[in-house]
Amino acid sequence: MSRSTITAIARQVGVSAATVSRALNGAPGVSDKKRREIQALAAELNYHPNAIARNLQGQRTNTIAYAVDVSDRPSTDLFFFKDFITNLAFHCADYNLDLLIHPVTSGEQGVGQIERVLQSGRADGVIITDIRHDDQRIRYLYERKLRFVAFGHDDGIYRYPYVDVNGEQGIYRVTQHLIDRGHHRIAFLGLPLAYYCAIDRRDGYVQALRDNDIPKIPEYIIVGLTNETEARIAMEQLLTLPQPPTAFVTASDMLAIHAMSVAHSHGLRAGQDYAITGFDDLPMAQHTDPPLTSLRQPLDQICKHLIELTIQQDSSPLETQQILLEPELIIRDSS
Amino acid sequence: MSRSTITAIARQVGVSAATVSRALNGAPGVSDKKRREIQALAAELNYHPNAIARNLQGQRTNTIAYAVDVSDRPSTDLFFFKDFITNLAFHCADYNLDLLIHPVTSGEQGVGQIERVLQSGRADGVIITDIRHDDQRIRYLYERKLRFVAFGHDDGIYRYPYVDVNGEQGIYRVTQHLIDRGHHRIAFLGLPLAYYCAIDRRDGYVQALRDNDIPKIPEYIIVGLTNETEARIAMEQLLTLPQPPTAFVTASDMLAIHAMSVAHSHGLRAGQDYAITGFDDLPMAQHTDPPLTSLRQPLDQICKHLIELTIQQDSSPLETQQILLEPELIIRDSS
DNA sequence: CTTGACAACGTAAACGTTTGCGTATATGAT
DNA sequence: ATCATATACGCAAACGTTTACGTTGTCAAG
Repeated sequence: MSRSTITAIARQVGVSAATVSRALNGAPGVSDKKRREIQALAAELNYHPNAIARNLQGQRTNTIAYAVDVSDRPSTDLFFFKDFITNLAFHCADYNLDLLIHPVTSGEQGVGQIERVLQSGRADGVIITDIRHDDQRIRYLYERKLRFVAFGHDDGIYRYPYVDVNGEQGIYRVTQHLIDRGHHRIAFLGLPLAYYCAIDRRDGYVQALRDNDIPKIPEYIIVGLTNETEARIAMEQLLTLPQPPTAFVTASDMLAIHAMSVAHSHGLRAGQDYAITGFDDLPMAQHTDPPLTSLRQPLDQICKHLIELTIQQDSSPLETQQILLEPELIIRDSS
Repeated sequence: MSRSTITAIARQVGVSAATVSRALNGAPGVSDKKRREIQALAAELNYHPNAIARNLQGQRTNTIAYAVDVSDRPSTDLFFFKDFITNLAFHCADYNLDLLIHPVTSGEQGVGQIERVLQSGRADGVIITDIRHDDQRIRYLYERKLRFVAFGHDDGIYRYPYVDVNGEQGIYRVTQHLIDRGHHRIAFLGLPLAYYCAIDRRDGYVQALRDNDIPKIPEYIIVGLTNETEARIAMEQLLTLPQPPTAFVTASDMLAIHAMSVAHSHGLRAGQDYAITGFDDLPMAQHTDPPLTSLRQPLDQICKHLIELTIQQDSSPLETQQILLEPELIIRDSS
């Protein structure tokens, strides 16, 4: 029951622990005969190297942490999360890394929690998401020179490694798509502007209107939507306008789904009576009625780059550590 | 930049490392004066105890692993997952534990991966879900006497600690509910019977029919549904039967949602033309059209118990380590 | 003045690895 | 036979803690 150690093997074979270590790690300096003997015994004893001892000696943990914000439990991108974590874990496996889910509460308190996981040497680096304006976490991690990678671009003040999806370009393209379909009266349903991605996406919408000489109507732009209730209220507002929009660009599939639900209760059918688009291309986007036009996040690429950047030495130039991916426009019947 | 250690503090204060350790951990045997002095310096140097060294010495890691099956990526309970992990992480925080997401592939290979995370001493115990019939993981963990807790009951052969939700009772109640509403022709859409929970849920359905003297019609029972396509085909089959069912009990909200989609394309409306129920009570169950009757998994309780059992000494009697929770029947407009 | 108890420390071992360095033996060239 | 070289190992330190045990000093009771 007691786990077999390298010293136990050494004693049985009649060599030193150092030799066993070398034999098992394929290091030179041990004869083939002894090496085979040691390997055989290790297999027989079901030996597994103690990762903790290894980490302590090697000064690295082969573990990366993902700081999950657990303060606002039902977050907007709730549905994006599972695929994200699974995918992250998947790519970790490729690099023989462990993924540590580190729950943090937002605010000053959460900063301390992120600090702890890194300073305590439990993880080599941390991934953070949902980057906010004037993000305390960024400031802290940056100043302490701790290794972190963000999912979401930097703020221009602090420069740091990140992976991001070009939400501005994406929303621009989908807005253009609606304009090409003949829509002029296009509304925008967005996330709280405290998040950078929310600003980007709104900007993409605004820019597309401008490039097509379509006047921007303030009533058509509603941002700051965090949950279902707010989304429904916003959609209700838009539909009861004297001149309601004929198309709706939303910043997430969830917003779109709630909006469609409200429209449905007004007797309106997407794809016929109005057009609507989402963002993320969640699996469920194919199952809405009608299927939802959306922008697909290249999740596999995102996670792969996040992991790679986290374990990478930060000696390489910063530009190569800032990765911007393009979302893919998936056109379905809702538009 | 280099992390401050306990010995560095000791040197500066002019005491031994042992005293610093005692002072910082609130252990007796150090004067108040020195204790304060040490604490002050520790704060100034931004000292954080090295978790790895602590683990090595203490022979425990304060980490529990969750073995995530990454082989069948788009699994059926995909949507249940995010809430599960977040909740797990949340309760880990309460106990000052870390959560290690350990990706494993299914089959013989995955068993080895679970073995590694435990034998390497990275985690004190492991949580496994999606228990299958004749599950290799169970057999392995059981025989090696490794600490694990399952989400899903045992098989009667091996006995082990678990947390489960009474799917049989739940489905029984929801089936009874449909019968009370006047339905006789009730179909069942189920998961692959390789999973225990799938068998339980089907049995609940069968038992409810039997107790109400409603004949069991083989064509009305379709199980083994893993993805959208299969769910849609199954529903299509049921609807084109000479005597189609008037009510549908499904083993998951996702199955119900796909089924509703198919019914909709047949011009049928849930709650009016037919009744349907789900399982899990996903957040999206409220947003379907009409809102879906479902059985709520007591997620908070589930995760809390899973964590507690995992860190608990296995000296306590097994009966207290086998926890069965009741799902809550949430009746909405779909039935 | 001795003895005992107790508080306040230091010493050292232990947790399981890895690795630089030293040493003995074997191998080859001269 | 001699010397250089390579090979195969052992020794010991190091990673940063915790903790059993030993040592010193203080103080009060005898």
